[in-house]
Amino acid sequence: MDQWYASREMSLDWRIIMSITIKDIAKKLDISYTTVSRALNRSPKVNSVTMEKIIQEAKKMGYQPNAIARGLVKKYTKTIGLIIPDITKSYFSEIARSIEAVASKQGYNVLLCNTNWDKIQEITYLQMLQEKRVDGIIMKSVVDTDENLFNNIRTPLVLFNSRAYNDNYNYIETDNVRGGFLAVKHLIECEYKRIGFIGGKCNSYSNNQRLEGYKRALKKYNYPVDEGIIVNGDFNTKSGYDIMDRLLKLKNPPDAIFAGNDVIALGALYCAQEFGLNIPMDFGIVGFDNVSFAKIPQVQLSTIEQPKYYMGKRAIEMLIEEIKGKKRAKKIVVEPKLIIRATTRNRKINHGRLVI
Amino acid sequence: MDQWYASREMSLDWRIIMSITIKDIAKKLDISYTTVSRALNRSPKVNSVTMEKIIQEAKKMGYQPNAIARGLVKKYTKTIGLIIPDITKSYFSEIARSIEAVASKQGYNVLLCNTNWDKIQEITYLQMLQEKRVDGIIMKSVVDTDENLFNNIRTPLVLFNSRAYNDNYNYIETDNVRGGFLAVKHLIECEYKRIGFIGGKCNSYSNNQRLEGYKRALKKYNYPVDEGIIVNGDFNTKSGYDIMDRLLKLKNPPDAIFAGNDVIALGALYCAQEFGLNIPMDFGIVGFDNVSFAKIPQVQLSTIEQPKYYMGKRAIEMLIEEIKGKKRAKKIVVEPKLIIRATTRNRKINHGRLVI
DNA sequence: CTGAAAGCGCTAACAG
DNA sequence: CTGTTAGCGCTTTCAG
Repeated sequence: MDQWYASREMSLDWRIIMSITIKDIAKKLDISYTTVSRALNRSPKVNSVTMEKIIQEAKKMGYQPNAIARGLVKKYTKTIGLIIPDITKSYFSEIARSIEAVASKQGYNVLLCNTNWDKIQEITYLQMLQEKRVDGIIMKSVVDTDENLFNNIRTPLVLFNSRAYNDNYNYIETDNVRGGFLAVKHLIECEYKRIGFIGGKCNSYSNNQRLEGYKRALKKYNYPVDEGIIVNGDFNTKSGYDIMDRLLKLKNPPDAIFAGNDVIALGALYCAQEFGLNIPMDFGIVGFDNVSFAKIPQVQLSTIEQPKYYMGKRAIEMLIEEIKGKKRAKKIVVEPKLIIRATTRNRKINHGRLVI
Repeated sequence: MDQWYASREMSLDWRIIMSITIKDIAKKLDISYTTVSRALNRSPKVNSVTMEKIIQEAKKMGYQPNAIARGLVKKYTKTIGLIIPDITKSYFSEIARSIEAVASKQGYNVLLCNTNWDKIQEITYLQMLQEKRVDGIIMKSVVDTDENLFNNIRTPLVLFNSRAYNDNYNYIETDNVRGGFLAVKHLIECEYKRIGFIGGKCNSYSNNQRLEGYKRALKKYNYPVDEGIIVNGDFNTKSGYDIMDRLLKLKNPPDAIFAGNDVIALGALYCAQEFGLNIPMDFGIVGFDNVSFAKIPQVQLSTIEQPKYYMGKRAIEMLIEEIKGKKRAKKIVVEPKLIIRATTRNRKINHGRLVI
């Protein structure tokens, strides 16, 4: 021990460069480093006078506790991993912000992992996160099937809006069927007569759930379900534009559409505008997600909002709960909400009222 | 030692729950755990047959190296911290994506810290990151002055677009003066005759740099600088809208404006549209940043692009360089780029060509 | 209330 | 090529 202290003092510069440890401050105060550790952790068992002295000295010396060392013994890192496809999309960044906010409030940091929709990346990240011993993982998986790509996860996990779960994991998702239903119900209440659906990929789980909601609403209100105006494509604006173009050229075109998401809706909206249609009088559009651009004055898209802030909050809360208690397999389904803006009737355009 | 192994076998369940270590696999194979460590690190000094055997056994037992333990001895964590004000803004999320992409390619993970424009949060994060012993930090500071809030950072650091640096730290920023100059030069070339400026906060460094660029361009092309059509407000759409409204009601209103950023430009654009002005024929607008909504078909805003992907990439490269080599205080100024869309003349609207 | 000692899981000399 | 030993910086029994 003494030998150790000696070596420690060989170089003073060294002390400036490397961070100082509890042993350094113990030496300085000539007490055991155990006591220093206890004082710094505000243990009630240590004399309040020495505690104060230690804390002051630590501050003076610029001591910064080493969370790595602590983690090694306490077996936690106070960090969680967040795996998402694309932080650039407002849908994910809003959830990420919410997760990060409540996580940090609880003393957790979040490791951001952007898979870029790549399955291999996702697996790589899962591996890295576990090696780094994160206390838990929240992820939106790229895989949208029942494949079990991650059976060997030993870490608390919550999946969101991912089909790729089995009952061992927590998950949270919005009720997409309900969302589709609300969208179409609104369109019907606005008295549109022929409502089409422009979807994204036909093998997307959430897309199909939304379509299911669409059909249920039509049936409920005795509208016919016409497969001729239900068409899937891709989750992008171009696809929305192209499909809309096709639909509007039909002999019997729709007078409203429900789009699989806002990005698609944006393309459809633009196409309708180019056709010279008066939105919302001639034609109604509702999207899904309520992404950031949906509210800008030039767009003002009516849409179905996923409560992203709430979802992120609940996801991290679930996770922390599991980290602490080790109870698994909770499921949360959250309610989507209709947001009426300027692309559906019954609502004047939002002149001058800017909300961005 | 043997005693230790014995305790290890007391419970088999335990092994399933806790992660297995190199000692476990050493015991299983009846060799020293040092050799296991070496084999797992592909040390050339270990016999290739035993190496293979060890690797197989490790895989079979589902061994996952403990990065925490390794970090404690190797003194690095292979993680970096990213401190930004708001991940929800496309400007930051795009930079974040780029940083994360190249970081992960180099074996680093990134801890996301969202300050929400709060100075206190920023300091708290700086502290947490250092306690977690990140290998380096990239940050966009909230503080936009010369205050030295972080003189006690012992970690490699690169600041981006932050005024709050001193010469001890790396930083990277876009040339805002140049950007402002390019914007106004373009407006002049489009033959607008009276060009105003709608800025954000008047104490913002980047805002003032952009204004400076604006003035330089006017002077260079012999346009008068009229303080009556230079007005600062706030960095939001509402402010852009309101100021534009005021400007258009002037007896001698501008016929074009350069906005301090895209969000402001968006409000100004909307206002001009409500005034019934034909954009871009009657009135020209150019923004700054090229955020995500600038390119949507309903907006198509001409703007000055900050090369966000490039900036993120360079930032993380600089950081890793410093982590490895310990050379400090590099400065990078990157060139902004004019993006011509539909809010300035000399360009037909992008009918049918969607790029989102 | 305080200290000595063990050990978290791993790497790194230093001997063989 | 392989094993022994000594830590990384901290927390945690277990004795005083």
